[in-house]
Amino acid sequence: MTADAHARIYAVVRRIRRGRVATYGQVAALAGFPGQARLVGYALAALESDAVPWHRVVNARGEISPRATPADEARQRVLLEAEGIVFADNRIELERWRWRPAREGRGRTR
DNA sequence: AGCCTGACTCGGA
DNA sequence: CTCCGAGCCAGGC
Repeated sequence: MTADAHARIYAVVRRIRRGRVATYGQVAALAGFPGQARLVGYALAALESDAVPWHRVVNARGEISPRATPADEARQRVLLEAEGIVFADNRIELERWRWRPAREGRGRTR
């Protein structure tokens, strides 16, 4: 069940600095699963507590990925704005808010 | 095993 | 810049 994969993903998400965001693909790559952005979505969907800053993960377009329950989307946005992140027309400027890990500098420069 | 679905992404139109 | 289709993975039927 790839519980190990989930653990590695959470470890990466926990490293995202406050007031910054990362994309699913970025997290996947840093966790050691390049190209498996979907796996990250799965891992976060399985979360039940806020021990992991899941709200700092957005899709490659800088938007909050649509979820089954819109209420959660709103909650994520509120949490991000509370950290100072600014939304422009329902999306974030990734070039400006993307988290760049200092350690493994392999931040995708897309 | 086959088929469908989902907090994704990329390349081409 | 937006839309689509295809590729990808784990789970539930």
